[in-house]
Amino acid sequence: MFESDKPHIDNSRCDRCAVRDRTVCAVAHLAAENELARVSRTRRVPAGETILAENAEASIVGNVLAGVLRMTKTLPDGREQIVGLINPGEFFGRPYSETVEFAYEAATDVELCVMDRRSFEAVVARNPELEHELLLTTLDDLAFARERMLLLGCQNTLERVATYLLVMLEHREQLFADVALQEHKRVAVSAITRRDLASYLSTTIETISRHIHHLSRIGVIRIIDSSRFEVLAYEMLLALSGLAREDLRLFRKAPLFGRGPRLVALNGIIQSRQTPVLTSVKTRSSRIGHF
Amino acid sequence: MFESDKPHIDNSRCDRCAVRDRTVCAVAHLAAENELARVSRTRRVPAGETILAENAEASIVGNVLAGVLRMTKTLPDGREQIVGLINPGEFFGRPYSETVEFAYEAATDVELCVMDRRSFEAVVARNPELEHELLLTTLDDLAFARERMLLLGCQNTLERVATYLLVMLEHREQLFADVALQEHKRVAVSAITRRDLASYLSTTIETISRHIHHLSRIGVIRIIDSSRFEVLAYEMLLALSGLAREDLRLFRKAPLFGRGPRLVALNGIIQSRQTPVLTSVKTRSSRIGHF
DNA sequence: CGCTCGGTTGAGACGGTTCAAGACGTGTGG
DNA sequence: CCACACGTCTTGAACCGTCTCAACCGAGCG
Repeated sequence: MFESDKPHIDNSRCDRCAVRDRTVCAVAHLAAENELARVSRTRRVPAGETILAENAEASIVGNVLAGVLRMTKTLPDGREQIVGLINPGEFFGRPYSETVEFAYEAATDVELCVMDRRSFEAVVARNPELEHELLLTTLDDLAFARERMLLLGCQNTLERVATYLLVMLEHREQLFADVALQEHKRVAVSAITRRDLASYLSTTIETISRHIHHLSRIGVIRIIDSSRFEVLAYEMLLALSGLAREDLRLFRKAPLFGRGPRLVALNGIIQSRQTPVLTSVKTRSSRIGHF
Repeated sequence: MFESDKPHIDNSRCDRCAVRDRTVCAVAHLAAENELARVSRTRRVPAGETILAENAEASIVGNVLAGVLRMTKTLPDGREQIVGLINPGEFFGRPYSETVEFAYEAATDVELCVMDRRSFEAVVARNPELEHELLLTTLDDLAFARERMLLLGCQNTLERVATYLLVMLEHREQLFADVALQEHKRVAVSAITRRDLASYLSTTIETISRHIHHLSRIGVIRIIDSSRFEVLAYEMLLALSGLAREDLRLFRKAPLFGRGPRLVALNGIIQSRQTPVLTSVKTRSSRIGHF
């Protein structure tokens, strides 16, 4: 469907890809990379739009190039839970199933690399290294999902907020891992709306607001604006999260960075190329394209 | 390590395996099956014992032959969450990682088919059909884990109890899918202790007790004993769970039965061979072997 | 200017936990 | 065989965290 639509045998597009080294493409041999390029196309989607509806046909899969996707599940009476966020470089969609179990929606304006699901599966079938990479990614996602069960099941709302700040901070720290080492401020940045954050942490915007201001009042963080927070007392924040230090390891490798080792090869480029992602929160309401 | 310990090139053991057709072994070609048999051995573990401790070396992987494993994660202050239950025919352990993120413990007396992790990975690397099967299983597990996030994040405690009963009922219904079709009573059986159930649903044994008795009082279920419940009003129970009917589909394919199609080939044998599993709850306190 | 929208703050209500006591069944030892 | 102890489950009452509802605030915008 998408193949015939617009072939796009355009490898230069992949050469310019900001997240190429963090997606499944990173391990693709030359032939596989060409095959993937042939079946993929980029697509911009404004915040709020649905990419795949709950229980709809699993027509496409792909990678997030910029922005954040949310995976949601809704109960018949309207209660909604965000069961996952998908950051740049991460894979989205449901391979090997006719339907998707969850809705995939743009939480911010996003740029996607989209492929027809069956075409993608065909490429994977011909390239074992892709299948292996997909397996590794899925196993990491599974561990991450289970860690989130602990968050939803055991941690109180203050601990959840503290955990979220720690994870957002971790993202930033990794981003500036070698450049300006230890020089910059420790700032946690949230790319999603408060409403989405409430759903993600399974609480309300009011409760989040109260806890954020409580953390500010006791001097653990400084509120820069409603989506950026300077962490003044890291150890205190960690204690308030209720987690063990090593539990953060799980969060570290998941969103925004693919799995560990690959990141090293990226330093330097990551800053300039990441810029649009980091600023996307500011341009969130402006429409950047059409579905 | 395990290989040299006791070679066990014993395919007759696999021929006698009650869950062979529901594990990863089901798709193994002859050569792969022999390789798996060579690196595996069966092991009995009494209820309560730890198979792999949290953050310990991921030394082994395997399949559950009988009984139930629980995966748990514990916060520094002692709060514990059961992030998953592993039923007969299901895979356990953490391939492609040096450590396990969660503890694996015997929730009931269990019988396991155990393999050295690295040996297993080596067999998988030589047999693409195994890797593909592992990927499909992991993707299903991931969808199931996310469905559980909805349960922990959105459903109240009554809805969680109702959902659990529906899932347990679903197990039984599938078990007797063709034999005695529609003849038997609709009975939901819980194999785990109330304490584990409370942790799994992230509530307390008191709350579960209250809800179970409430459901009994309003005539939705009949309490046979503390672990068996006859479902008298299925539609009512479904309504009380807050879920859409199609959400149960996700639970259907997960625990106890592997993925759909394979089950068909099992009918008939499943009853006699499953017996020890179903009665294991009664012999729970008796030790059936040594670690 | 007044609208909407996102966020903040307060007061009250409610669901679920906690604590404590009692009931039940089961295995053990006198 | 009974008495006792123990673990599991049940039931009640008080307590607490979080949600709900509502009012308020400030920024951006037509």
